[in-house]
Formats: sequence, structure tokens, C-alpha cells
Amino acid sequence: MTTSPSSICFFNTLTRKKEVFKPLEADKVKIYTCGPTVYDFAHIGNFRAFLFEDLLKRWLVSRGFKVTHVMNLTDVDDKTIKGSQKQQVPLKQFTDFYVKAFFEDIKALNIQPADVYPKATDHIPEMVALIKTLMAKGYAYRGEDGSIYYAISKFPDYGKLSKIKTAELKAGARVSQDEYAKEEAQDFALWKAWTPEDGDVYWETELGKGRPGWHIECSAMSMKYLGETFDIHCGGVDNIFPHHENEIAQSEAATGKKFVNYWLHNEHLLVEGKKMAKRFGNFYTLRDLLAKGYDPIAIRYLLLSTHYRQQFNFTFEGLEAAKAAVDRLRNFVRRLHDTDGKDSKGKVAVLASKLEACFGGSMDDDLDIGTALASLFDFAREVNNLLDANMVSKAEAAEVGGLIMQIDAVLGVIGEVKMQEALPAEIDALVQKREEARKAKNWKEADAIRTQLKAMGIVLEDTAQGVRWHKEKT
RNA sequence: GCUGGGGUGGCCGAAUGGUUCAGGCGACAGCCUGCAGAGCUGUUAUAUAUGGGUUCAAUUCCCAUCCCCAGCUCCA
Repeated sequence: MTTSPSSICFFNTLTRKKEVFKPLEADKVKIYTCGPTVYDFAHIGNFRAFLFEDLLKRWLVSRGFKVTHVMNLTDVDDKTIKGSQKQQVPLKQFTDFYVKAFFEDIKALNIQPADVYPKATDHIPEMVALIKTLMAKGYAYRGEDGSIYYAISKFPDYGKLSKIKTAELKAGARVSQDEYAKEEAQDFALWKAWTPEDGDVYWETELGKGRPGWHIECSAMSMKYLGETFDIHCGGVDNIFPHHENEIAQSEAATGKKFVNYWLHNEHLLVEGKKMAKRFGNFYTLRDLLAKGYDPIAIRYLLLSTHYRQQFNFTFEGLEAAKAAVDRLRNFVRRLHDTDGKDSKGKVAVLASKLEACFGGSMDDDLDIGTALASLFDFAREVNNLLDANMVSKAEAAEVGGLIMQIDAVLGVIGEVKMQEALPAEIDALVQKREEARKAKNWKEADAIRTQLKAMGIVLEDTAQGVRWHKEKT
């Protein structure tokens, strides 16, 4: 799909409205997305966020934008430190393992990699510099415990993203025990002074011996790679407060400029109608699902097929349905490859342009994937009708195939549909043998061979044009 | 407690102040097929949590109730 005069709209958490998207630089988009904390295998809720961001990026690219995408890897925080201590391995060794796992997972889900994956531990100097600026400008102070805190009372805009009024924040049990060190309970740590629990995880810096707070890495790294103001920042809704609110406070206090123009947040998913939690026994990593034999692309389709701002209920029934839907699309592409009919006299072209307009228009509207998919399935049904009537020529099929591939560059679920490639000689011999059996109307033998091939992952289909086969996708 | 999102057919999910409320999946039937698969057609489907109200007309707007989910200091 090419750049069109139509405009793309996104729901901006900052304004709680759909807004026409205008990048800072024409045709270029800079995106920062909050990545994983690498202390465990990522779960399907994490991947809903990463898949939403993948869809967003792919859509912008398909509309002709040059996208620069940065995703951070949080490799130092309470959880990573605790995890490495538990396993009695150095922090880096511990986090490297989960970084590797993360990249394997996103590959399995056909998520296009970001341009940069900055790690927090590789950007300590940038964070120190940013904290020093905040101290110099009077936004940060050193607490009695030696840690450095951000004074939210100094930043009048605090709360503009989450719409939370700091005065109304519940001073509940979750305020950390070292709160006495801070001037106000809501202030958050920029730099955490070393404590014995941190073990050998610390940096000796101008700020003292310690480690960075969680929020500062995203401010420091996003500005380093994307500039002081950039276009889009994404994450799960849970990040709106405090993480993104704090990022804004840190970044805008330091630069005096607007940090991000569009904030996009995805809703969480439920599993079998409930919040996903280990204690409910409904907590799944991608690896859990793959181990059960599910197709990662079906998982991709499922997590993608619900609008990103809607809570999504993950069920295994839904996953089976997703697999069937993907198969339907793949079968459609296969039929297109095989067709050699008469010309539809322009009918196919009309349907194709309708699809292009509907799919594009839907996606432009805050990534309305549901309606976009409906237009795709409508199209498939109508073209299948023409295929049944033998009214799609090879040239038309090629046109349609091209359009489907353009759409799949956004969806990423169909992939290369393998056509009649050369079969290993022994399998080809079996196919031929079955053909002879069929000609002789020896159905028993023909069916036996078909069953045998199925067990080998080769699915046979008898069509008017002769026997076709394809590899079974798991 | 405060704030916000949501409850649509067997399941998942769009959309909308007004002719029959997308699409996917499932089940059943028909066509096609030696059988199957794929595909098409039909049925399931006079489905909008509940109770009121506004309106010529509501599923859509308003009110109440019930339920689910999230945020309220480091969880996508």
C-alpha cells in the first residue's frame, strides 16, 4: 500500500481523543516502545503489547513512512537483581539468557525487530547526565538515604498523562518502606543508593555508588536515539501511571520541551475471562503455548485480531478459531496460485480496489483491525465464488496475490505459501503410485497412501486440475 | 474508597438514534467429490447484562442495578 492522501488517526492518551497523526518530520516516524524486563520468559500479555506495536509500525511503513523504532531492554531493577541472586549467577549472565529468549520469541511471532534495543546497563552515563541536569535545575534532590529523588511538586504538569491528581493519591501500603527518605511520598527515585541487598550490582558514579531508578532509563535512552521530542510512545495501560507520567516529568523538566506527541497504550488481556495471574493457574508464556503444540502464527493472529484498546479475552477455543482463520487465508492464496480460468471481465479488479480502500480506511482509523479483517474475508469469499466459477485468469490471480501480500506485509500471518515445489523422490513416487491407484479406482490403496502421506506432513487434495499437495503447517 | 474501560448469537468479535446488527470460528444440512479436503450456499441468527426513562424510533443517549477488568508507586 502506498502513501495515500487519507489521514491516519490515533487515540492519544494525552488528550483521550482520536487525533490526526502528523509526524514531526514529513514521512518519518520515531517510535519508542517500552520493552521487556528481562528477568523471566515473556508472557502472552507482554506479547499483546509487542504485537500491537508491530502492527502499528507495519501499518505506518505500509503507508509510506520511514519508521525508526527503539525498544528498551530493562536489565537492571529489583526483579533482575533478585533473580540473578537466586540463581547465583552474575546479573549480566542472568539477563542475557532472557534477552536471548525474548529475541527467539519475537521471531517466532513474526514481530519485526526494532532498529535499536538499548539496554539500561549500557546507558548509565546518559542517565547520570540527565539526573545531574535535573538536580541543577532544581527538580531533584538527594534524600537522607543517599538516593536521588524527583520532586514532583516542582513539575506543575505532573499528572497530565494519567489525569491523576497527586493530592488524591492514596498513601497506601504500597509506598515503599524507605519513604521517610523522601520529602513527599509520591516522589520517585532517579538514582538508588547502594544497599547490601543489591550485592555486587552497583555503579560508582558522580551521583555515588548505586543504580538507576526504573523510569530514568526510558527518558535517557529515548532522547539519545530519537531526540528530545519524538512522535509516538507506546506501552501497556499499566505504564500510564506511574512510568510514563514520570518519564514526561523527567524529560520535559530536563529539556523544557514536549517529550512525546502521541501516547498509545494497549489494554491488557484476560485469560478465560479472568486476569492472568500465576495464582489463578491461567498464566501463559509464549513457550507454554508452543509446548502445547500451537502455531505461533495462530497466536499472532489471535492477539492481533482484537482492537488494541479493548480488553481481550484469551481462550484456547479462540486460539483454535484463529488457526482456522489463518488456514482459510492460506488456502485462499493457494487457490489463487492454482487458478487458470477465464477473465472475470473486471470483477476481480473492482473487488480488489474495494478491499484496498476498506482495509486501508479501517486501519487508518486508529488501527481498526476488526473491520479491516472483515473486509479481507469478504474479499476472499467473493473471489472464491469467482474461482468456483472458473472466472479468474492467471493475470488477475497474480494481481490479487500481490495485493494480499501487501496486506500480509501488515498482518504477517500468511507468509510464503509454499506451492508445488519439488518433492523428495520417494514422496513423489508415492503420489504417483496413488494417482495410478485412483485411475484404477483402487480406492482402498489410494486412501491408504493418502493417510501415509498425511502422517509425513503432506496433505493431498484432489481437484479438477489434478492432485495438489501442500505441507501441513502445525 | 476514588478514577477509568467494558458486558452484542454456541464461542470470539465489529458497527450503529431508523430498511435484514459486519466478519471469523463452531455445529448441522445441501452442492461438489469415489471418499475426503478445499470452496460455495443455507440453517443455527427476530444476539445488544438487567430494570426504568427520553424519542415517532435505542442496541446506540440518560438514570439506576448487577457483573467483569484496570489504575491509584516500579505489572504489557
